[in-house]
Amino acid sequence: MKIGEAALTSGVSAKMIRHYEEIGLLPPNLRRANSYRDYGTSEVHELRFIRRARDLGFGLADIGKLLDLWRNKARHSFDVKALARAHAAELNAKISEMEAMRDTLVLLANACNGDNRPDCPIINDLASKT
Amino acid sequence: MKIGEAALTSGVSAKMIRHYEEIGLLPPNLRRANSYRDYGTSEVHELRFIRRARDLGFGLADIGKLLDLWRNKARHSFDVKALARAHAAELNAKISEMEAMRDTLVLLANACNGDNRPDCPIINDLASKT
DNA sequence: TTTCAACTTTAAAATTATGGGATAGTTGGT
DNA sequence: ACCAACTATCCCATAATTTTAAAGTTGAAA
Repeated sequence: MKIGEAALTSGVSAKMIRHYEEIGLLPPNLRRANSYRDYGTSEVHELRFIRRARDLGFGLADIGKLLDLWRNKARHSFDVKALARAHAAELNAKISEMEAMRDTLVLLANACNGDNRPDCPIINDLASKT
Repeated sequence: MKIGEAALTSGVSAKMIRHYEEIGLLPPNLRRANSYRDYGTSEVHELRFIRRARDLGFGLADIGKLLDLWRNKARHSFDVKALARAHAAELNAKISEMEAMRDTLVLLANACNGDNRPDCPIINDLASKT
């Protein structure tokens, strides 16, 4: 199938498929005589793998490692688990950071009248912090 | 004072000060005869304002609006509050998304033996989702 | 058969916010 | 006068994706 159909059935846009190939995440695709890329079920399967990993927030570097582990029948599940745990830890760190931001914002917003007068604790906070 | 001192006392790097000026977040700075930028206490105050807003996760577009509101003595606190609430809502959306990712990852990782055998629920999940 | 819409190709650039480097000019103290 | 430390501008890099543009290909209708 051509790239458009592979994109539709895998959920990875044609742009991204070409991009992943360009950066080496996917092996260079064999071309038909007309220079169009040609995809089969196994390539679509790989694309789905990538999309799922992306949906879980993995960066492309990690996705490359996961693809290698997937292809490697002699892999150790230890290595996969380590990647997943490390990524979960990263997510937790970012979540904590954003929660702190949100909590501060909610506090400030709750203290703000939200009327047509200029006085505002939010602006005061932004203006006063050293 | 010169840009280096303004950077130190405001917590915004010299690179970023120049960048903010270039993209119009800050008004073009008057230059001394030697073409060096010159900053006073009010500029440093503005830089601190920007840094605090950045620490709260506001994007530069929002920071521009907040700066306008700060400068505008006839502002309505309603407008400030709306920006803060909108940003808090964005944070909440991202937090929820990342929590869902993390929870899935933790579930999968807990189900994984993490030994030297290849069998792995994490890989299976990535490979099987449509 | 011509033609036209819908595809594909490559390449380049925008996005967001920041950091890094190169090169050149300026300052200030010794 | 000299030299380290500063400043100036300009370009590049990051991460992942979208956008744009220009050019070639296909398939089917008119």
